[in-house]
Amino acid sequence: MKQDNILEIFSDLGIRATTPRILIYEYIKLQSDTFSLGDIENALPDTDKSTIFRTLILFEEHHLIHSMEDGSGAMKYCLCRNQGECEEEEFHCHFYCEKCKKTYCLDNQASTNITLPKGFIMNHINFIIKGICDKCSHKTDI
Amino acid sequence: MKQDNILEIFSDLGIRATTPRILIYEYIKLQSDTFSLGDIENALPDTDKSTIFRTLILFEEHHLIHSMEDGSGAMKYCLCRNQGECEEEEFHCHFYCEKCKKTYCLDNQASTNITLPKGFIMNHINFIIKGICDKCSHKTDI
DNA sequence: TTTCTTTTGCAACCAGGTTGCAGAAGCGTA
DNA sequence: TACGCTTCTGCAACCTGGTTGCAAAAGAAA
Repeated sequence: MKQDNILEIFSDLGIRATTPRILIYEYIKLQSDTFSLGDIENALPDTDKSTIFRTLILFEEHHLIHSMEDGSGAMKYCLCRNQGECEEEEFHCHFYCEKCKKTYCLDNQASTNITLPKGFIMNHINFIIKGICDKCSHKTDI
Repeated sequence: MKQDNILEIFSDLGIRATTPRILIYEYIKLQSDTFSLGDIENALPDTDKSTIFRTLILFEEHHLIHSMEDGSGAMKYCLCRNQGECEEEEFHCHFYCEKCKKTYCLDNQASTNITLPKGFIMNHINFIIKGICDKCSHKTDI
């Protein structure tokens, strides 16, 4: 897999290639960091919110994207690097900048050793570090 | 400090001891795990939502409680063990049970080694592990 | 082209959070 | 106890993000 052709990716996963889905996937592919439903709404004003909402659910079910909560109030998403082959949820660590409100993916930046109490079963991890990002910390104006 | 008397705690912090605040703090003190604004609303039907909201902000500003997002859609809170003396946000790890929707505080259960990229400044950590809690994992009915 | 299934867009709704404001409550002083 | 000022509360209204029902549109198969 790992192909760049949107139509191939969709057909491999058995997803119908409709206009909104293609537009949304094209948008997603351009994002280097995370994005929200609202971001897509702004980028694609002719596509309905509920369509975007259902498309994001579809993409996540097919492991094309991951979702996470960063505490901004809006669910954030990011492209899965393993296009549809990511069975196990990756250990995703994210950084939320409290100044520019951007959420970055930090892969392999945090090593964590978790010992859960007896009887607790781990399914997913939602790990958000909050602070100021490099771009914002370099600015002199507070 | 570390007193149990609500009036003393409030006066030490310079917080006016009003009826809603006392009721809310009494409720909070009884909780062994986390709670939401909605939980307090249900427990105190005669107290207005906005009053609870503003009281929670007040309590958090005075470090009586901590807040965290567990992805349930509602902000969760828990009592600070150091009653008003917790300047630095503790490293709080929480466990969200996807079955009973309860969020547990897991103190000292996870050791984390974080190496942030250059220029990134950490202020807070929001670390949620999702899965099934001990009570729910022991139940035979799925 | 016809028929059936899937998807979309609209509208409406919901929950949680948030705000403005008038009246109530608290508190110091007389 | 009454007065006057400040703070707090309750109500109502609003906002944002998420979610759903449903009729119309689009896609796929025959």
